[in-house]
Amino acid sequence: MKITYKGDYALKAILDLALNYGRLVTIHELAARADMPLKFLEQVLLDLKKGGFVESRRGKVGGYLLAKHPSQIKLGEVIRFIDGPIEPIACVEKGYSGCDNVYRCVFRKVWQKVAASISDIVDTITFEDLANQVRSAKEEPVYSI
Amino acid sequence: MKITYKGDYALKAILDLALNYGRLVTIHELAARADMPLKFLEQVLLDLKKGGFVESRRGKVGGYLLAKHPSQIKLGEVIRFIDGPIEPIACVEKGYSGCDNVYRCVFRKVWQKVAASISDIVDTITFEDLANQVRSAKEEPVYSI
DNA sequence: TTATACTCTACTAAATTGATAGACATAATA
DNA sequence: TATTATGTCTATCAATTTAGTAGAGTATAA
Repeated sequence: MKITYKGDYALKAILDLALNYGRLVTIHELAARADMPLKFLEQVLLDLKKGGFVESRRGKVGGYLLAKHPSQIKLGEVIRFIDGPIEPIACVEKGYSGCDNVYRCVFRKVWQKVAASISDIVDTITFEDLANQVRSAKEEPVYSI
Repeated sequence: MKITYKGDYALKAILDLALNYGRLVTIHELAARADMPLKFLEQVLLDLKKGGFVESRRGKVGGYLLAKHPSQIKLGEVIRFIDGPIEPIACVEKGYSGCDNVYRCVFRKVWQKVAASISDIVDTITFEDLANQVRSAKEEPVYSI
C-alpha cells in the first residue's frame, strides 16, 4: 500500500465532508482548510463522485456532500478506490492465479499476511471514527511548550 | 510498502543464496533458477553487496555468497534497503517532523499503526525461516489434480 | 443577466521503474 | 602466457506514474 498525494487529498476531503455532514461544502473551502491545490482537488472529487463516495450540487449555492453517512464509509474503501490495492505486490492481488516458482510461494504467504493485517486496520476504521477523533482532539488540546 | 521487481529479485536471490549457504552461486544460476533478467540482477546484486548482505568472488570459479548467516538477515532489512521505507506515506517516516494540519494527524496515527503491523511481520521473519519453508515444501509436495 | 458554483478534457514536467548494452577487471587453468 | 569464465561499472532508454496546470463549458440562485 502506498498513499499518494491524490489519495491523501481524497481522504482529507472526505474527512472534511464527514465533519460537515449535512451541509454543502465548496471545493474552495475544502482546498483552503486542508491546504490542497484546488484544480487537482477538482479531479479528485470527480473521481470520488464516480466511486459513489460523494455527491455534488451545481450552481450558485452548490458544493459537495457525502453520498453516505460517515459511519458507512470505511477508510480502506477510499484508499483502494483512489490508490489501488493494499497488497504490497501484484502477485497477491485478487484475480492473480499462478505461482510457478517455489521461491515466490514463500514470499506470497508473507505478502498475504501483510495485506490481511493492513486490511484489519483500514477496513475497520470509518470516517465517523476519524471525525470523532478530530472533534475530541479539538476539545482536549495538547499544551505544548 | 510496495515491492518492486527489483525488490522481488533481491529477495529471491538472497533466498537462493540462503538455500545454498556455504557454496558460491553464480549470477547465471541465480537468474536461471528464479527466472530473473540476468543484466538487471547484476545491478541488484551490486546493490546488495553495498548493503552488506552478500559478498562476491571474482574470476573463473567466482560467484556470490551471503555475507551473514541466513538467520541473521531479516526480510524487513532487505525490503527497506532495496525498496525504501515500509511506511505507506512519507509523513510517518523517520525524521519527518511537522503535523501542521489537524486532519492529517488522525491519518498519521493510522499510518503509524499500519507501519508497526507490517514491521511485526517482516522484521521477525529471517531468511533461515524462509529457506526452511522452501525445504519442507519440497519434502511434502502438494498433489494437485 | 450575472456571479458563483461544479464539469470535463487536454496537456505537461519530473520522477520512478524495469530494463538493455557494452567496456572493463579479476582469477583459475590449460 | 593466453584463454575463458566470472564479477564490476557506467551509460542509456522507453514506458508508466505522479502531481499537477490550463482553460473552456454547464448549471443554478439571486
